[in-house]
Amino acid sequence: MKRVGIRDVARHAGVSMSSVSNALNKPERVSDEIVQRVRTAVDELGYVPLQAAQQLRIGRSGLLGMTVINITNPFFADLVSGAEDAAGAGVRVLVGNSDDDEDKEREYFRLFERVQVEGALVSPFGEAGERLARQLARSIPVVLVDRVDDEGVLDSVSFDDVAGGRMAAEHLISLGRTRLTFLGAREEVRQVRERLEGVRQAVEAHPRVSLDLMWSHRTTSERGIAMGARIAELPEDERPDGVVTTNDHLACGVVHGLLRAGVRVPEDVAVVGYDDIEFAAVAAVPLTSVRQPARDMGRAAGVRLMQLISGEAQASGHAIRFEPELSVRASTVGYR
Amino acid sequence: MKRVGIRDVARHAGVSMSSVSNALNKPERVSDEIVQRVRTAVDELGYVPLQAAQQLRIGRSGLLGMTVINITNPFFADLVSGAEDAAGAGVRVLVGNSDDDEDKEREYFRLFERVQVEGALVSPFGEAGERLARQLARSIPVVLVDRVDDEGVLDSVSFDDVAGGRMAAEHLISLGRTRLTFLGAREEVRQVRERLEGVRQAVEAHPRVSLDLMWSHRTTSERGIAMGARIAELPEDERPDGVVTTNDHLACGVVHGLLRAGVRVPEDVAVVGYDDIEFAAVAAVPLTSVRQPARDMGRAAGVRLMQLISGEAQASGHAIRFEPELSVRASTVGYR
DNA sequence: GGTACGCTGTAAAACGTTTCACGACCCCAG
DNA sequence: CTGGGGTCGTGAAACGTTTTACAGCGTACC
Repeated sequence: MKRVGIRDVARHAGVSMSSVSNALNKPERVSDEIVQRVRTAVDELGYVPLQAAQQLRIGRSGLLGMTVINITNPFFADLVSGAEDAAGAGVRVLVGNSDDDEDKEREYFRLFERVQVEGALVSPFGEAGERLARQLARSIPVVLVDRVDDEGVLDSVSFDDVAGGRMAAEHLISLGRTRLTFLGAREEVRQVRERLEGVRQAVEAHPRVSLDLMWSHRTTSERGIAMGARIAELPEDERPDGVVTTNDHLACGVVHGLLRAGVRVPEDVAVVGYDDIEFAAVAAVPLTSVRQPARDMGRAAGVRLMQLISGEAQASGHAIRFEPELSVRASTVGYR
Repeated sequence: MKRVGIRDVARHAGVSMSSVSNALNKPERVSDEIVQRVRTAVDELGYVPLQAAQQLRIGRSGLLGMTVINITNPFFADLVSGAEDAAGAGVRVLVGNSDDDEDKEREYFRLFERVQVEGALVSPFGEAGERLARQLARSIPVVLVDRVDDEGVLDSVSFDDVAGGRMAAEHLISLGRTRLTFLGAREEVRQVRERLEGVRQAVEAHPRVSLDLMWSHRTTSERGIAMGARIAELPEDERPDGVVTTNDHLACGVVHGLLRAGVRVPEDVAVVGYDDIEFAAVAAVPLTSVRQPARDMGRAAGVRLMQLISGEAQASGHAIRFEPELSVRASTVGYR
């Protein structure tokens, strides 16, 4: 039972290999009759052209590479989905899950070269990732996603994370909260640092408001529960009355941990999440969260990349920034 | 700026193309000196072999195909992660998100043939998907995931969904609930039908217990909220006192919808979810849910597939079944 | 001293497809 | 009747790699 190739189709349809190829790829090049004969032969034999051979000959793969930090996070899932939209028909997106791991990221970049992706959307992890991306950009077009290139050479599409952090903190301050805690994950991630920067800006603009920091290495709701419990344990005069987190998973856990310990949300402690995932709305207390239209961003990045590939645009450090929005829910303003 | 090929490496190292290939792939076949010369040449030129050409020549791709119904669902994400474990180094998993869409599924199967994946893990959608999978299996090894092959020809790894449904219903019945509602998504999905079958079995074993059905096409928490609201609107004597859902997203929404309408969970209505996702523990009311060790299952499927590929085993309709477990939480037993 | 053999390097074929260049055929105008 | 131009089909080259088969050379053994 051998693979059926273009040669078999040709024989079966009684035409040459070239005609089969033409009938399939440039039907206007051959007569209608041949197109018909070839089509039926293809159906009868179940012929599927071999990608490897096409690619070798054509030199293009019809593939876009994309790395994300954690595909399980709906934010990144939406990013991918937006990129797929932009890619359109005939172009497929090869997604690599770097999983917070620099080595995995590097390995995916190598894969991208091997399979000759025509361009890459990279959401780099840490500083090293950014360097790697710059290196990759020497051989193929690259657009940074959810990250700006400091050196101004790579194009990028990202959110204004400083604005997001500021937005969250100002919301709490406007509600009269004066003792904020920033609960961050992984300081080495730029997005986290920028959000913190935004929170700092808001706090510094209000002399009577103070800011504490807490760090959690992992960003699961389970860790959140533990952090919530830890906050609840603080003596009441050291306890924050507002918490800004960098992740809804964490925030959901925090709310839960607080409630379980008898601390009321939002009366005693108001909590703001980040990402506005589907579950934010059905959490223990529906979660106020900073929303980032991830899908739109993924699409914008994809569009820009396609422009680079087609030569319609040149990489120029061009940075597109999206503004986040705040979805206000009960975890800060209560039910009203 | 042209691509650097094996020919360039050969010239640069002063040897023949064959020697370069051998030095890289079978170092024992050539002298150490040549291996060294080639290695440095490769580094200096930054040579990366072209996958398409290798694959065309070798006939193997080092790729496993996998389709899942919805990658955003953590259950499937874990499945993939388990499969990646099993694949090990040198084998990559190409994931296709069929997104509840038969056409997309078909398209991914075509892609699998085009890129010559060496085997496929398929979590088919509906009856048609199963037929497609059987067809795919004529050309490459296939293992069904989360689904058993009725015709007993394809190997499979799955959960006992009947047991899961029964487990959920019996839990409610043992708590004294007598008016159950099964809230299902998409009757055409076998897993859903099997869970319903399990619920039926439990109900029929208890003469005083009744069962109603409700259907929701989509499985988002948003839809769940609407369904919860609808349940809450029922006159009290028609309202169920126990709800079994087929999906935690839906269940979280239902709980939320009920609470918002003033119906107490679990006092008035107890709710059981399915999948035991991360958020089940931090939902409005922590959710009792049927847990399926998805990652283990993904791994088992991957292992079986690798056996089929290596010829170590023969496809024989061999079905591995995993038993689900019940994670009991407040949505059925309250806080205690 | 000749044969056989092992070791190492290489030329060339092969993988399955697309495309280029050419040729056959037909039609119409001169 | 001939020539020019258009249409449509085809053989063969090309893509970049691996692998086969063979050649050259030195060594060991009879």
